[in-house]
Amino acid sequence: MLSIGEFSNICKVSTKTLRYYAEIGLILPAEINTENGYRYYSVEQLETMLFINRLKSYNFSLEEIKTIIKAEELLDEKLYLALTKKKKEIEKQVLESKRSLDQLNNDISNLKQGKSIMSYLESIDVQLVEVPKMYLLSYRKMVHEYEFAEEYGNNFAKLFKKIQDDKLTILAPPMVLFHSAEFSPFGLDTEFAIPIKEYVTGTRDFHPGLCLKTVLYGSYSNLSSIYTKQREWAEKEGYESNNALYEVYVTDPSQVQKESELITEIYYPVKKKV
Amino acid sequence: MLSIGEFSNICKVSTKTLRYYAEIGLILPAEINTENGYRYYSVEQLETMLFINRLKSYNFSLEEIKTIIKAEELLDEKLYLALTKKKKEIEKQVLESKRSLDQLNNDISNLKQGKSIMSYLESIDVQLVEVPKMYLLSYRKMVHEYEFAEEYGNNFAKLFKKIQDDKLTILAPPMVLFHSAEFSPFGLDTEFAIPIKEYVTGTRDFHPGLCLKTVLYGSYSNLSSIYTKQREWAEKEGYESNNALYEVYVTDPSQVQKESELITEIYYPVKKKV
DNA sequence: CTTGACTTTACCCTTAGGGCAAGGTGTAAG
DNA sequence: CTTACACCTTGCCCTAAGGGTAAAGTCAAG
Repeated sequence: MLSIGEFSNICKVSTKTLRYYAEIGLILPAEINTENGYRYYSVEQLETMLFINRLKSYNFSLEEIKTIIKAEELLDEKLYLALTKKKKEIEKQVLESKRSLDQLNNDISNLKQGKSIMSYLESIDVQLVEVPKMYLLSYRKMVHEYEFAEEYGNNFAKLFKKIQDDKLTILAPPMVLFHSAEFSPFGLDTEFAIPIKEYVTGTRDFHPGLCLKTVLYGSYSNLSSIYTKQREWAEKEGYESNNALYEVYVTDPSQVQKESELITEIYYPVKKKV
Repeated sequence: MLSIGEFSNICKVSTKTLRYYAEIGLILPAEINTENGYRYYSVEQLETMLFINRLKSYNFSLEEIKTIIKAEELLDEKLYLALTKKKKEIEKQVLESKRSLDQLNNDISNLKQGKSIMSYLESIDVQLVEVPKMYLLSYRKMVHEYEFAEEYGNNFAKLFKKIQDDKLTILAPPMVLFHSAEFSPFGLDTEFAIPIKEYVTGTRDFHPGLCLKTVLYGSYSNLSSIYTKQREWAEKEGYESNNALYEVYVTDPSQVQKESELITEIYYPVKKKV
């Protein structure tokens, strides 16, 4: 039997951690002296501890490790699945880190040249345009962010089918209108729409009028920069929000391989302040 | 002026987060209505928020971001230093992740072949050897883990110099004895020693006698596996600890390029249980 | 028997917010 | 003008994986 200190030294795990693991039931001392409460671990538990440490190095949470260890049947199959899942997670995280590193290098070289880190904002172009009236064929519903891609696919598939069935004429790329700016438990009030030529049942008038327009090339993670620039523009020129924001998908997000090839137009309907 | 909700939607930062940031003084609303406590942010603050988000994506803590933002002089220089530091951190972390991925792949392929994840333990060889008496020239002191590499270099440099000055004869590679198994606030009671032929002033007898010996190829991160195997062996064969653990550095850690080329012998003095 | 190293429980602290509740406001529609 | 409802406020508790410290009990060696 090993005291907690010996066990700790052999596995390189602090006594504090060992007590914590006992507390959450991850690894209980093989024996606890009933008189003084001293914990004693068996030599076999050393291997368990090594196993725990290995899983921890794969970013398993203690809760996950516990369910793996306590599993009584199909241990290897479950472990295999868990490992491949973690593998994907780590790979994804490495990609993320690499993207951060790219941007970081970019920022560093900008800084070296005396440019500000936020100088990229200056290259975001905001135009004031008058958007002509059009007819939209659309579906409107509450959509959560996590299901957006799916809903995007489904709704435009339905819209395209209807257009084909009814022999309608598409006038412009698909667009999405966000009627509620707010997050709600039901998601965002989202309208998937396609401008068409004919005015038939199921279509509606759409006349945003004056809009700030910005073209976004690449990932949507830069959206907030665009919103910021449009707001700054509006503030400086004395305009204010007039209607729901909408986006036009010039490229089909589901067909584009690389994020960098995405092209999206962001429209922010405005009016002159009185 | 933007309400907290508008500000939140534009920057994609939750209102909860904004209140928290105000609480810790990271970004205070430009204006707070004194009657109802409503927070209002200025359009300029949008850029500050974008900047904060960018720094967050580089794994800066909020505390770090705060000091960067509040810095009044040499902002760019400080930012430059901070960014290059973070860059190194992220690069290191990517390397770590890649090492984990290698091991993960190894484990997965083992599992596919029906082998246990811990099967690598079986390849760790434990031998019972009788270590002959020797004379050690050594320095003994308390050493913290983080200063081990430095102390290793310094102490062996001093020892080698003494050996050269006194024209002594080295009999075996340098070794390190760990007299206290415990971590203490003063570090580990560590003895840096070199076996020499002559028995002169400053040397001492060293006779560990019966030892479990295991050779470690590669990184020290696998030490706990070796300790585990030795303990298992001792338990199974009825031996118990007899003296302080020591290690022999067959290769010089400071001269070896790749961790994988390290060779270290781990000795665990034992005696037969009565 | 004493000393010092070891162990116990108990309590508070960490990061970066999330969740929820109770209650106060703003505003647009009827 | 009222009402509904979306919005805002503060306050409190919760997270994961332990670290730090204190007060008190215990063990083993000298």
